[in-house]
Amino acid sequence: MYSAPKGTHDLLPEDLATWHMVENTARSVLEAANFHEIRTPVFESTELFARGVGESTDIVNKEMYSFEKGDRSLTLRPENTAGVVRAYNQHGMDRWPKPVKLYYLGPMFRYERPQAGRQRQFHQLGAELFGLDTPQADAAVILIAMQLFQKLEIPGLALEINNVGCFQCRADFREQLRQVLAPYLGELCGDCNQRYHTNPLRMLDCKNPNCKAIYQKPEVQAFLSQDNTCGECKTHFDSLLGILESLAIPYHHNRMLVRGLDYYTRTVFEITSNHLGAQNAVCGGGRYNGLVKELGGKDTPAVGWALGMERLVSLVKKVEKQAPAYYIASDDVAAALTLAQSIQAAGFATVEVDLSGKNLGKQITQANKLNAQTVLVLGESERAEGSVTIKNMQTGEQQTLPVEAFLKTLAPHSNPAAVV
RNA sequence: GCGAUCGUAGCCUAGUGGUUAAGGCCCCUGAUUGUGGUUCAGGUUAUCGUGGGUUCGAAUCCCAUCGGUCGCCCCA
Repeated sequence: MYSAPKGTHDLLPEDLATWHMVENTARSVLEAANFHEIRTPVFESTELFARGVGESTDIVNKEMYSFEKGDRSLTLRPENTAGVVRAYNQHGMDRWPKPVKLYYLGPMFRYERPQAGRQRQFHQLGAELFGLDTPQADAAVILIAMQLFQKLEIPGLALEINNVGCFQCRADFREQLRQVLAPYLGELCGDCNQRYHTNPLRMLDCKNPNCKAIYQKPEVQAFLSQDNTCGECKTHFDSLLGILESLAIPYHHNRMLVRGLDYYTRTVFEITSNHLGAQNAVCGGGRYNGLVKELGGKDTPAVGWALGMERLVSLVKKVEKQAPAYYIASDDVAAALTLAQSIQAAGFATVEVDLSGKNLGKQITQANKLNAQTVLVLGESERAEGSVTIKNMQTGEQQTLPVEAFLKTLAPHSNPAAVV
């Protein structure tokens, strides 16, 4: 007997009822804002992620599922922004009317130790907006995520937001930060000493209590609180905060927030839930003005987010699997199948045909197990007179009507094109 | 990669060194060949995660390993 690989899960019909509701809600919210879906391959060249996500990131360093085929190295996508940017460049989307607004939904793969809210195969829904460098664009993108969460009635959410600056001022800031933290290197943990050289911004996010205490020291905090980004970045961020306020979106400016992907510039944000486990971010994103160019395209600003479907679905009220509207019980399976076709042509309804040929009592028992709302009895006498007996399973009441009359009671097809 | 914790049928649980591993749910059959839910009778499903060790004897004790869950790291 086999079981699904570590860190992967089967999604069963009872799970997918909720997933479908979440997916449909997400599509409607995104498409209402004129975002359009894009589907990119599940694997891309390894180099795309190395360059796109960043050589110094954990994702690239230890979490990628990579494999060799022929003389090329391929990788199962650990995230989808790099793939979408690759497609943006490949298909000349810089010539599309701006902004270009895309969303995606699909499985991602990261080789990590599974825990609550973390799997090796998981699903992300993401939205990306290309071609605008304005704080309004940042706000619009954040607003959409908020609207989605609101529609899904997700409780206990908080928006954490920060400004990590542009490539120019971030380099300056890094240097200054190194100077501020240099005296404490001896007391800081090994990871932080490592990060001091590779990516000092990430030090601030360290969970080690010792390190945390050091970063809370007045000298360090004083440096951090003065907003060390350049004038343009600062203006951009202040303006964004103002827009969020006017949109009545509550936020927490968390100066320690740094994202683990290298491509972010200026705005980064995370939406967390207090109903999740240790992995409490439902949604993360930010601005990535350098990525399109980095991956070989025209210099194009962009902003976006990705949310974890498993985490999101776990926060949503469960949706029950749909029960059939009609259950056809008959000793003549061919006649039952014909009636089912007539029902589906006349109106949209789920129909289950009993294929067993067992006696009527067994067939109704089966209908009851499946929670069918209505049983249609098509027995010898009904067939003889071209009628059907309609039994309401809730009340037990039943009546016999001519088949034609019964079909007229059905709601007409909402989509006539779907009628075969 | 590190740490904690748990593995008995599809699911839940009993059994804590001594026959053939017990019960509930689910599923199947019958009571019941034109009317369900209740009830009753019966049935299928477990090399007790796997491998090794201790013992006259192991689901039970020990070691290893695999898997689940949770946490660290990091992220959605």
